[in-house]
Amino acid sequence: MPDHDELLTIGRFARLCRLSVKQLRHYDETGLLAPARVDAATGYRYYAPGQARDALTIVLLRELDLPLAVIAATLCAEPPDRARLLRAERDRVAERITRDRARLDLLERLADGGGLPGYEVVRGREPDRRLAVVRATAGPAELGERVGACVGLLLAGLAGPGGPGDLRWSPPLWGLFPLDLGDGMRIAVGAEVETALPATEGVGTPVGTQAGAPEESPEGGRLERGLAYEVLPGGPVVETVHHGPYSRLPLAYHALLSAVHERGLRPVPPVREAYLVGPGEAPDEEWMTRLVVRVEEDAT
Amino acid sequence: MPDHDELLTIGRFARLCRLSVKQLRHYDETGLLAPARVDAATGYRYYAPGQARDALTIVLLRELDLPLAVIAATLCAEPPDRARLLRAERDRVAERITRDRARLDLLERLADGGGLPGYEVVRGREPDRRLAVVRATAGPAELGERVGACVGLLLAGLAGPGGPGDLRWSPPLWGLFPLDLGDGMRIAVGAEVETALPATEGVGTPVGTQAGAPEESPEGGRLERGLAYEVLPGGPVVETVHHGPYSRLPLAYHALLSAVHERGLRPVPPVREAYLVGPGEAPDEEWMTRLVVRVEEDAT
DNA sequence: AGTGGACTCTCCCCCGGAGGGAGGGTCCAC
DNA sequence: GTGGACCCTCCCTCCGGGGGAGAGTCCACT
Repeated sequence: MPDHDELLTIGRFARLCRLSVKQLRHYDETGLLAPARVDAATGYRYYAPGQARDALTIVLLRELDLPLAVIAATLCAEPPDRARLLRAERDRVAERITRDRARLDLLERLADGGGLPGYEVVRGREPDRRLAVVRATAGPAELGERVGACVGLLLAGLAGPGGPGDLRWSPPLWGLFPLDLGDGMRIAVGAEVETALPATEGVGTPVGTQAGAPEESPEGGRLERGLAYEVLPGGPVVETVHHGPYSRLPLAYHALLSAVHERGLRPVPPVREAYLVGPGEAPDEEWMTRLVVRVEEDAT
Repeated sequence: MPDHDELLTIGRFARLCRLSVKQLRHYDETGLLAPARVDAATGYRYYAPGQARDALTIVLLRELDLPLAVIAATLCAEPPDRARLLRAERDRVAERITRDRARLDLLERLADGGGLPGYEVVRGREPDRRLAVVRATAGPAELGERVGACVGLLLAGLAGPGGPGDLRWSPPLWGLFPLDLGDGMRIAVGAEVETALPATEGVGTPVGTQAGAPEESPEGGRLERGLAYEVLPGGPVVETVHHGPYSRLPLAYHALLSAVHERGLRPVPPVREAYLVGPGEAPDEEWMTRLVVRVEEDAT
């Protein structure tokens, strides 16, 4: 019989399992894979050949980029829980692929263009706009999905029984975003409402008044719940038009905000996107998006 | 005129550029973006509005997941160098997408199957095999590409003027991989040669003798350069057949090596893959790959 | 002129998943 | 009994930050 119960030193076990000695020690320290026996006197770790199965599973799951903590949970979880964990990881990888594809597109442009493509950035003045607004919060990963949900709710709300049947809304759709898109992003999508609303409809908190300190805004208990009617204040703005898929929007924002700062202007959140030509209307290379950022009134 | 030369505190500048104070301090420490002025007495950092342009570029490039070091290089590089840097990053992202797609596929299987799919693992005995071999080294990312290059060189070599015109080679193609696929991977692809070679052709270094200690093998100065004629030694083996695309091969390796270890056997590098049905012959779900690992002779 | 609150400073520890190396102990075959 | 391979612990490094402690600063309002 082959030596089934012979214990292996860490080096030999590492070679068998395609792991490094450092990794095995690390897995021991973190409780992921403890040696079968540890010599109390010398501290030497000895592994049983049967442990290779767990070690190989760890190798497999690490190749799939699972965090060690998740691997640990997976190893000792029952099948239904295990499947749930694996699905969560699958979703994480799928999200990263989505983001990487957008990155790839942008990098392609930057590398081939040799620099930032030119955007014509112009100053202008926006009127106050009455908007029907649906709000949501989203991290960078779920942004697209959440915006889509908002648009759906918005159109349903405008058309449905709770909606103001006597209002007409006219394209384009607007998207409102806080300036600090980095984290804890809050998004709102609004369709411009052409008709004036009766004052009793409630004008809500004008979005503009939250602009200076959006962090303290009354955190929208209405997340994706229903419509609110708000007035988006007008004033001096800087704007540009982006042509192409949304994955390249960061380039446009870079150009727009660079221009704002270079002219010594102070942007006022939220940033506004107007979807002039969007999904379903044309191939994505022909989409057009107007980006508008309001700036503080020039004191001069 | 707007206040062009008014200096901004770190907090205000951070909000303008969608960065955190922590990040700005970090960028200062690493020399990526130093404040326009640092008060010598208090240590307060003050930024000029004009620095927002660089800061925004950093934000943009960080969204594209570029390492800070690369961003630093990009900021001060000339356009041609910049394009080169960006293309390298693009390739990196493209590689990650490729790997993530394979991961996604595997995770899908694992999650849906609720566990590892079953592989029939059998013991057997392989004869010595004469192979014409092309070698290459590759990291995990370039593996597929390098193997493809090897196959191309191999077929060209067998058919071309330098090749042994009087030799016939028969499918399937073999791939030889060291057991420790972790890093600094060396790979070899070989076609089995049917006819006996005249001794003067040179039998080269038999792969088998390198197996025990592949690290010290004469590091193949012939990387992707030309053919070598080698004898892959036979002996007792454990093998299984994998059905489907190569992205799911890790599952098969996991099953195969688990079985090897559970039976108390010692694998002997290299691991061998025989491509029974491969790309170009059928849709990838119908590919078949035989995985063979030689084990030490049973001393019993 | 004082005061309170917002802002900023440095310093240290934390994350994950390791790798590198120093300095010293252990095992085993020859 | 000895050399060399192997193993131990401990600490530092990477990347791109986040969190918090404790102390100092700035500014607007009284």
